Amino acid sequence: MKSIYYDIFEDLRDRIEDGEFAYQSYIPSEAQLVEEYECSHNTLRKALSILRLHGYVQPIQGKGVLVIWKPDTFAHFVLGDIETFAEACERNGLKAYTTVRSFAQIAADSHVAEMTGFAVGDHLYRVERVRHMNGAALIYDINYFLESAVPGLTPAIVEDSVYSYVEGTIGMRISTSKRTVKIERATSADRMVLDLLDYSMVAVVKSQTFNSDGVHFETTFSRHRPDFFTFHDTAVRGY
Amino acid sequence: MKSIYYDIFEDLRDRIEDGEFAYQSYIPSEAQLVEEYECSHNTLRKALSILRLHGYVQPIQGKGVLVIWKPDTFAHFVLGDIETFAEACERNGLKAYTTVRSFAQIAADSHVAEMTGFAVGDHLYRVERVRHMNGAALIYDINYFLESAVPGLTPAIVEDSVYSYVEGTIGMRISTSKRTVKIERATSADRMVLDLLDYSMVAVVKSQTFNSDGVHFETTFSRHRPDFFTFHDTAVRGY
DNA sequence: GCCGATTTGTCCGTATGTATC
DNA sequence: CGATACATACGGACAAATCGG
Repeated sequence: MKSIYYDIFEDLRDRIEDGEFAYQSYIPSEAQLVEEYECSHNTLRKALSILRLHGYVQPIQGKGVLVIWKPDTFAHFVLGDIETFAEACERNGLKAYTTVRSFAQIAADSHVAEMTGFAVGDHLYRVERVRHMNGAALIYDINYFLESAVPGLTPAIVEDSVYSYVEGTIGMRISTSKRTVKIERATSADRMVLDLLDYSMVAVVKSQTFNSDGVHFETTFSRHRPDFFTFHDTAVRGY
Repeated sequence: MKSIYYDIFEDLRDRIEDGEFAYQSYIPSEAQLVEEYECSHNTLRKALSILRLHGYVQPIQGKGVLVIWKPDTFAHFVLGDIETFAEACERNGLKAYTTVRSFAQIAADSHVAEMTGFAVGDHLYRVERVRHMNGAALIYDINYFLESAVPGLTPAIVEDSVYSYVEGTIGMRISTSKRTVKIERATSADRMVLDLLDYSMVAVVKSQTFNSDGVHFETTFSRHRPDFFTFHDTAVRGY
């Protein structure tokens, strides 16, 4: 990011994760940090608010800004921020690859429109992909992309990374993602596509993603094998 | 809330939900809203940033602030903000009640400490409760409360509402909640306590909650029957 | 293509309120 | 009570993106 407040956020976050500021200790006061970063009061406060929203600190009026972050022990697959499949795998040190199961251009009928939130008649790419990690088929993704927002999509691109295509080549910026997690019974397609072992259910993440122009350009259903699924979230009151 | 920015946020949110500002339309410009609410542009911008974090709007530089919120069709149980069981039931129009299955004071051993994030030796209340909705046992809650932060807890209080006790009587303010969703095989306890039908798995929400003093005072494991579980989340890039 | 008006994004400085110690 | 630290609010300045003439 190019902004000062975001740089400060990242720096403070790294200093917490590196252990310079320990769990249940106070970071330097606002005045000291303003001095150190040579920025204004307001800019520093914006960085602190991001730090708080991410669950790193708890500012306490009259006392200071307390660190409430500890290194996490859990491994596996963690969602919660907007992150690509490739990024998440790399962060967890996993060998991963993607296979494309189908690729089609469709017009949304009433059923698809209802399911995805697109309008009837919208031209969409419908893509089915399977995510393999350490040799096992663990995630079955069904994507619907709005053609007008993501023109020129090809099977080769979706096998690589759609996000690096849209953010890199097209220059679109991803902004907001609304997600819903549910548990569903495994379908026969799930059983065919995934290495489900004896599991009879899957975790389904439905996500609707908007770009920085406010265009809803993607709805995805991610169907996960239960034992390999984790969803993480930080909620803050008053924001 | 007592603050101006929060009042403005709530007002704008309500105006969007009531349909005054429609999906994919622009709300009035910053200058107009500053005029209308008689506040400074910074205060208004703070309200807008909260609106954005909740997935209501997408501000677009040079154009305006676009509404990206639509009424949701899904019913059932929706999480995603910090919300009590009673609040969530009321919002969904459900008849609900809670039964207390066990209530004990314990000291955290290494196993409990590992599981909950408390320190070995911490004095805790351990509470097991079952949430019934429309006559069916759907959620099995196992709570661990830090005794020093929530003194004087009784079975009668936990049967009613712990949050109204701690926020009302004790005067504690809840601030941050870190949550993890996983899918687990149903245990024999799950089967005994819940009306599981033929489901063999449960959705488990682990949440660690901090108060406004930065004290981690609660860890809860909420075990849900799959068909009655929904978790909702809005993620925004750059925050 | 340029210019100016409009609108959001970032940053700064200051003042005042509130909680803690 | 005074000093410290965070919380809220105001007003001003300039940058960046968009749009219409």
